[in-house]
Amino acid sequence: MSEEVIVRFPPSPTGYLHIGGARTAIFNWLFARKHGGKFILRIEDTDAERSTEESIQGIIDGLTWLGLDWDEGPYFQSQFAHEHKQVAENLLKEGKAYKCFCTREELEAKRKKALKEKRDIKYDGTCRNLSPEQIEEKEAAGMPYVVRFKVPERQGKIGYDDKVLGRIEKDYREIEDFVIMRSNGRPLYLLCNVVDDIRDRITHIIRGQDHMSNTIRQILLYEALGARPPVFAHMPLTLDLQKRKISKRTHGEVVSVQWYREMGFIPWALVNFLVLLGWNPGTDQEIFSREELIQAFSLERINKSNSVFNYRKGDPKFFTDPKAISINAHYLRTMPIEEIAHMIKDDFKKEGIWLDAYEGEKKKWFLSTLDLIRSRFHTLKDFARQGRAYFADDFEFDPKALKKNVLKRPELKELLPALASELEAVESWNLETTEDAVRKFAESRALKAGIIINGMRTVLTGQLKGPGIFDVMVAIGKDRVIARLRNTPNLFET
RNA sequence: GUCCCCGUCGUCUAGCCCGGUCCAGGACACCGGCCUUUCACGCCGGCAACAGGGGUUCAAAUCCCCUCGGGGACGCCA
Repeated sequence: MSEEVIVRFPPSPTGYLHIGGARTAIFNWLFARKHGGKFILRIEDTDAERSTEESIQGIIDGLTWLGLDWDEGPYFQSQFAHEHKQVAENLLKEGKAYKCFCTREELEAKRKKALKEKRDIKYDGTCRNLSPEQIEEKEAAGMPYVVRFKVPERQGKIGYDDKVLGRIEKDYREIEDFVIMRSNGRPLYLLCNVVDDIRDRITHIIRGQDHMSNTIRQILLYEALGARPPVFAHMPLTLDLQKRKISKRTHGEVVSVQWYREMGFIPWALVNFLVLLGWNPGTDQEIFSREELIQAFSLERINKSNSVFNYRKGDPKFFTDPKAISINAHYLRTMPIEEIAHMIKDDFKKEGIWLDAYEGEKKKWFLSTLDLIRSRFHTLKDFARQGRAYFADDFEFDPKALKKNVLKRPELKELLPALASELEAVESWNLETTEDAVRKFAESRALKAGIIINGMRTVLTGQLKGPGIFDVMVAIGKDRVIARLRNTPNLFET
């Protein structure tokens, strides 16, 4: 028996990769990696009007950024259009499908009527039993038709064993004769998807529960095509706080993978957060390395119930789900600092504070400074923003900090420059000598050290909070500390 | 309306299959405290849930039934 596992991620390129799609990709990817199988990327661009080159690239970039690698593809569904059509025509020839001449208007009217009468709105089978003569007549008259799949007339139920949901069954009589080919001759998703999955020898289909009602119909297609259906696993959906399905359209950038990149997320942190939405390892572990996650993952531990993406629009404190931020912050302060350095390089360049020396003679200083400040940051962006004063002289002062620590203490105007002069005498600039000098200075002026220390923090970094002041002094360096302290009087201007 | 799925702290969830170890565990968030002349980290502590109702049982979050609630699908979209 073959243990081969082949899964796929089949996005339709009608928008950027969003976190729901990313989560589906993650689950498939993990399953493939866990079983040494293949992960195929297939772009389902059948709906030509809505597919764009831009979103194809966006999806590929998003997956790449997340670190999800695929073994085959990207394939493009549109390239197999001929095959899809051939299959539809074969089904027609074999009597497993039929031509339906009902017009959209007729169908729409019937649907409305059924809804009004509170009946099931499935297709009534008007064209299912047309005689060859009738068909010929309608065709001769140039009437357009769609091809419908002829659901077998069988008693009882058809079903499958869902890896997440368990046994799912449906009565044959409740399945309508669904359309598999449009009147313009282009086959529909339901068919294309099955044909592609058969060709790609897909063994497991892991997708959202919103596809559940397609599954039974697709199993019918597998059967009609003489293929064995794959194993299905329908994952729970991700909803918003109002319990609506999340979508790019209604939620905007907060659900786009690209946005997390722009906001300074560590890609793996996003993967780690997303995988916990609807899955858990059965232990208390929540932070996983790539290897650990692959090892721990299983379809059996996917939840049945939908999860809520805890995001409040306009929340001043959390720009996305607080747990996502917390996981990101965790990685930020625990990852090897070299990796952090690598990830913020481009951002530093963009902010104009990158120095090549950070990878050369100043590397040690650079890494230890990043390490010093990272514990209070939430995103990679914070290094270049809140941490700017460590890497550049043109940094901004937090107005609140300035007011509280500096402006309210006019004596600092004189004190800090005086301290600067004292510091000039410090020979070897380190934690002990700087602390010693500062404390002696405070003592000599009969001042509480806290006033000096808090004032210095703001004058040196522009911030209200930060690492211990002597660490800051060492990180920023003697010359710059003295210069910034001497600049204090200017802060009282304006 | 019809069909399908689901329902444990505010959120993510453990426990449910195989009833007692659960006056329900963890994480995030929130609130205290310790540490720190700041803040964060770290550590300690707190708040907070079995949707409701009936059964079955010595015993139910766990099994059965009903109700309610939420979601999905019902396209010549994917």
